[in-house]
Amino acid sequence: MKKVKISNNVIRRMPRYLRKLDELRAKGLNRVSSAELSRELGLTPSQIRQDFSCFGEFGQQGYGYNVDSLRDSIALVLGADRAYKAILVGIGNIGRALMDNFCFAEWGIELVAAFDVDVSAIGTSRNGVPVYSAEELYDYTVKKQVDIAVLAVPGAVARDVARNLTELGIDAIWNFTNVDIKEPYSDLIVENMHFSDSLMALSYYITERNELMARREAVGNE
Amino acid sequence: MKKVKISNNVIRRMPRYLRKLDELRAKGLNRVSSAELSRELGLTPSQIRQDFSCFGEFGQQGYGYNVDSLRDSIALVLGADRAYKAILVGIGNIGRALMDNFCFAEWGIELVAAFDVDVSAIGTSRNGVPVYSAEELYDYTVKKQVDIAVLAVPGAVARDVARNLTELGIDAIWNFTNVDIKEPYSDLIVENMHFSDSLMALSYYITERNELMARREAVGNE
DNA sequence: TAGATTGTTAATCGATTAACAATC
DNA sequence: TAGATTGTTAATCGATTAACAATC
Repeated sequence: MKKVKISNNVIRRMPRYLRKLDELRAKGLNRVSSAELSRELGLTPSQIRQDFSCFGEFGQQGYGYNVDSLRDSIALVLGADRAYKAILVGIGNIGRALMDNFCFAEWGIELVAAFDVDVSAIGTSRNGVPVYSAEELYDYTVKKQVDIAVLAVPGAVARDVARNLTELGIDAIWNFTNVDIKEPYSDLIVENMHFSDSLMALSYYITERNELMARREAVGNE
Repeated sequence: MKKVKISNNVIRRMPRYLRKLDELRAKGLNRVSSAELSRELGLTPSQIRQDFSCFGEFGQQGYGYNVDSLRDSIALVLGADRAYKAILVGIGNIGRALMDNFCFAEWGIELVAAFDVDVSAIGTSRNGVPVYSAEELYDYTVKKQVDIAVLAVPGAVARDVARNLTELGIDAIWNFTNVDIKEPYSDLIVENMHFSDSLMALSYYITERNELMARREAVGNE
């Protein structure tokens, strides 16, 4: 049964399912049960079945799921067939890393152009993607009906660029800057790749673990 | 009152508070209330006060929070004073982007070395960080008591490297590969930077929004 | 003092887990 | 058919929000 509003948590698990199914497929498996998936992913079988059931009935009682067709169903749920158009704004180190190594097409996204202020890069192309002047950014966005802006500019200008793109009607921003840009654009879709946030969480968990171990030791020596 | 076990959601919001407070501090503000923060961050004042109260009493009734001291308290919670030692494994495009542009020190982490199989890079140094041969990786990890491995190797070898590092007693992995490495090491701390997962979520939200708008239009034309 | 805002307790809301009938 | 496993409903658990006494 299709749910009306699907929770964030569910959405964030879907790409993990997709990757795991790709892996199982590559191994030549063609059948998998929620119990097997649960072991691989560290989730409960219940949760996995609940998650899938948000989008349809992909399995078969007594059998489980067909790896191939479940994989394709999830890919469709995630919009892999939509061919959303993306542009890259800023080709510093992280922008170039994305252009050179990240396969947008594999995930159904079309990276159509990149923009930068660096005159030496303008007019060139990288991995088949042309690099244009930042001055052309807004014209291009409107004319080509860009869906997604991959934001990889310096933090200092991130909000300005984001505001302009939003006012031009862009749907979503994949945000690689260190700055939160969601507020106050409640309609804009923002996905953050906040490196430092992730590292800070990591740091917290190490500290928590160390303190837990220290406390255990203290109790042991009582 | 210090809680025993702090939920994941709370931890993930702490770095956002930290960044916002840095921003407010840079603007010269020295006082902020939970209501003001809630407007800036798109959260409820209740939630913000609840989050802070997991770690202590940082505010003052009738006044709010001192920006500086709240910022520092949160930095401590996140372990910014611990100087955890990190190594970078793999200096491909993403690895180099991290070495050149990501300021580990700003977040209290010490990047002490990088490792790669590329002979032309071995022996050089980048941004003050020496690059060693992959053959020295495991010896170094043990000898220097490395806390964190930043994993930026090809997906194909990710699990092997992660397993070896884990068995050598590393605490945490900051995972930039496309592969899940948490299972079956239940003790290992893993923070994932799964680019494709984030992009897939983005793609889903665009599709959801488009479908919602299409449905609205259909109703409007009934 | 009066106004403001915290920290915390209680109420609500939502997500996860357990259980089981349906059925392949 | 018997065994296995789904999809879904109900029960539990946890997180968010609301409310308010404490107090600066």
